[in-house]
Amino acid sequence: MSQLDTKTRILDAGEHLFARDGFHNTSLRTITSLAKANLAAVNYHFGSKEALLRAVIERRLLPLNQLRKEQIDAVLAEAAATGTAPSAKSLLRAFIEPTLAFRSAGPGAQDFIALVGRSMSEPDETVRNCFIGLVLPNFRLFFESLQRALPQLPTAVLMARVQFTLGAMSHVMCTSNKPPINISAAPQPLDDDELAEQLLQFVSTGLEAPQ
Amino acid sequence: MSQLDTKTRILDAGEHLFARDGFHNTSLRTITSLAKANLAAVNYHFGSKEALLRAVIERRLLPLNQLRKEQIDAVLAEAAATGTAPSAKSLLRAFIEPTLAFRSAGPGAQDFIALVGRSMSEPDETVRNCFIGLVLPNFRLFFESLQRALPQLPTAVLMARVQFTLGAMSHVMCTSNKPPINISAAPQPLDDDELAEQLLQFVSTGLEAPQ
DNA sequence: GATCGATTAAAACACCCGTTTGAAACGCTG
DNA sequence: CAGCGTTTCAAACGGGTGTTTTAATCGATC
Repeated sequence: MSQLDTKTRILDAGEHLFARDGFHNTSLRTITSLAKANLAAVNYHFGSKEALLRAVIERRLLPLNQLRKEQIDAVLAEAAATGTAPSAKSLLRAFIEPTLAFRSAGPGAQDFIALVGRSMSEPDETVRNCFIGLVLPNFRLFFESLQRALPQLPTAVLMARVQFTLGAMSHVMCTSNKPPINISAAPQPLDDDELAEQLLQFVSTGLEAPQ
Repeated sequence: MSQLDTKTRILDAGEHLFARDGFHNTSLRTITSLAKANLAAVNYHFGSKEALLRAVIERRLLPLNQLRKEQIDAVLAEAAATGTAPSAKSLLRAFIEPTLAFRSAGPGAQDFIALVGRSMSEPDETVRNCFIGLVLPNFRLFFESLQRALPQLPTAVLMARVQFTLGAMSHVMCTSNKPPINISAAPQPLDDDELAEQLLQFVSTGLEAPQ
């Protein structure tokens, strides 16, 4: 890690600590000491603690958003080509899979996913506004595509079901790097891919449920 | 509020502020000033800030847990009486409905529900451990009942699906008192009862999805 | 009405926070 | 090698934190 430049080391440390302890629970002193940098380096390179958070989120979220957009566009294009409505499940896959697959994109990516997962219900506006602002255009595209896939659902109902979907998804995202609640002597928990497939099955069935 | 004793006023203020701003974002000075009490009163009556949090959670969660247990037991008893397996949907209703209905149990209850909803993915162990410790026995009963309702599902799969259910549920709980993300010009969002019914429909369909 | 435990009150404690400052060290270009 | 913009560094700033202390006030009991 020490051959990377200071800015990157701080981003990595911030990503890890923000994800593990939350934004307000993480001090600049903890970040800079993990990054082996001077305390003032954060304000020098980023301007403030909040700007560092924005940089941490943007670094990963912009590429992730683009990937999601490409996948959704591909689903829409194929539907248009065959003259049919896109299926809800394929849209969900386009939205969910890049996110969960992202976790194996390298060290720190899993931390980042946990950070994003929690951002959705963050009480603090610092984190939530930053996150929502970045993800909203992407999300709007997702929602409007879903409306075309499920035209029989009233908008308000679809919105509620999408909210449930996001809840299930974010919960998986932010608990995937934590020890699970030991509710039962499960022989063996599912691995990441199986979990993603189960999530997809769960939410697509729920989304298409009869009213 | 001012005719209540100091201890109760502090509990109410803590509940409101912990729910709105999070545990670490809320200072004892803010709590005591809202409660019209002296700063030292928290440490006098509760011992510490963390002990206050525990008291806030316990005050509502213990009765809620008992209510949930009664409802689940009733479902199990009726199933036993008719010699059939309990249905997943009725178990879900027994678990979910008391929680959401709790929001109309009085002022502050809605704040509390948001606090609980966020506790499940709380990065800080202070809040999470306190919450998990209290809810775990109740949750175990719920899970084992579900296993009897859906014996064909492997334990690991059921666990994953229950995790999704909790995610959807907690997301509803902690966003129900926030302005919704404006994804679309929805004519009119669902009211609380409709939302609860939609949630129940969504998760019970997902839980019973084919593998 | 005096006494004594329970409660409230104001003040101080020691510590951690994000940010700023000003000087030192570095790395490049001329 | 001199000069200069960039980066690092130690130190301090002002302010907020949870907690503790000490004294004052209250209320019931004798």
